[in-house]
Amino acid sequence: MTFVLAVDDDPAILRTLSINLRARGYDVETAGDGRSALQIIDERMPDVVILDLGLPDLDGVAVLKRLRVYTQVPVVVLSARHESDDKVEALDEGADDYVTKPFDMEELLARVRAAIRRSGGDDAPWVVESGDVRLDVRERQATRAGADVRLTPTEWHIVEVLARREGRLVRQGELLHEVWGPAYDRETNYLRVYLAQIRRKLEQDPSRPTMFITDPGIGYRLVV
Amino acid sequence: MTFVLAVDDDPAILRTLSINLRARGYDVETAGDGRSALQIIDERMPDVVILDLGLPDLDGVAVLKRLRVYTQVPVVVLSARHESDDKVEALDEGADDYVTKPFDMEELLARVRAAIRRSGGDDAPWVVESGDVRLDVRERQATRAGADVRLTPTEWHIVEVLARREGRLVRQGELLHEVWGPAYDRETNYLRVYLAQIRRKLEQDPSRPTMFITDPGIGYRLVV
DNA sequence: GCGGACGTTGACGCGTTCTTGACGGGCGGG
DNA sequence: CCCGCCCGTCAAGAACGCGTCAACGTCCGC
Repeated sequence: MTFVLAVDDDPAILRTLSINLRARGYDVETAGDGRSALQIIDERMPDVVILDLGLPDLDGVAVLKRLRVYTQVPVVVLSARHESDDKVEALDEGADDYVTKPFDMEELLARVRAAIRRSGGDDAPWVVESGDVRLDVRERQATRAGADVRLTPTEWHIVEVLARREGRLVRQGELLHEVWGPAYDRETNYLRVYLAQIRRKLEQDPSRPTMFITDPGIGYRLVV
Repeated sequence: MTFVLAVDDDPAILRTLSINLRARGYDVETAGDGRSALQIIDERMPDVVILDLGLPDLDGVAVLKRLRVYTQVPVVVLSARHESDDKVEALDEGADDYVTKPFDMEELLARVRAAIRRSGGDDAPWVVESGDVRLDVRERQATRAGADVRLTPTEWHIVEVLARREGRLVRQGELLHEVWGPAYDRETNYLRVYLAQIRRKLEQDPSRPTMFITDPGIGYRLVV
């Protein structure tokens, strides 16, 4: 499993990052300051680091400098500052990419995936194929009979969770929890609506699903 | 690293648990009440939860119920109460094991290890096999001669209870209590109907059951 | 501001599942 | 031999979950 370290001084942002990354199947650890970030890197090298530049102790750039001494781990820098100085400095010091706060989660995730891919790290392309349908979770690309299929962010999120556990049962509560958050544990309505949309886009015969299977009363599973 | 969440309202106990678990190489987080426990589970799914039943806000059983909506994480329940009510209720709600305070640390650790092992760390399917029939309780998948067999939620519930005590007798009252709740202790009708359905789906010769055996007047057992 | 894409909700029909009552047969005791 | 108990079987109505549709709100790009 790909291991991601997220570093930010704002616990709310760490929490958001954590939830979204975990929902995509990453193993996540967080750090609130530069010192603990370096310690974690020292103990257990991540596959990618998400690094905020504004930290209470060491400056983000300082952290970057120090870790670049001994590792090439890809680093995606995160910052509230709009001045290009930091950006330039960070990229000079070996950052791989740069996202400005407030950031779009999907964009950040895309850049994280890209950074991991470039590093050639955990490079097993994350693909599920069934019949003429191909789902590339990492690239967020779905094709059917060679043609691109457009999925909305929420649709992707569901497909991702199911694809990550391909063939295995995912309970309704789990899906809701991962995609919509803990407050939606019982809104099975959403699942019905979205599974229908996904099937309409991906299944041969949407009324007779062969990939996105319902386990009545329990949950769903993606069968290949 | 295995991540353990310990939930108790007594800081001294949390401290003891923390020290002992960390000494064994676990990654430990603690919570003093139900709300923060659920929040931690939400943010970072533990590999095992140690849960005290007496909490200041939510009852331990309430916490258990809520987290069972969306996750199968193993839970070892901890309680100062000696009444078996809580114990039964907690186990009914999906707790994996139970330790009574004051507890022996080695015993607790052994139970935690066992819970982790049973959960398979990642995926050891909880399966019962007999002849050409295979029951995977975790994944809720039943196959017979390789072909999928569809069981309804209630049917699964019964199969699950019997499978968990594979080979041993389960009294009618226990089955009714676990599947339909305490108010149905005498509705043995239900059992007859459902056992017949289960046998029809899983037994070679439903009128001559070899797996789902009746002990007349007492209960049922699952024989492999 | 206008239109489209997307997410959220509520309603409805349909098939499945659950519940409930009734019936018959095997077995043991009176 | 008859009776009662308990189990397996069946059937029918009720309740429930799911798929589907349509309407609405919001956000964003044009």
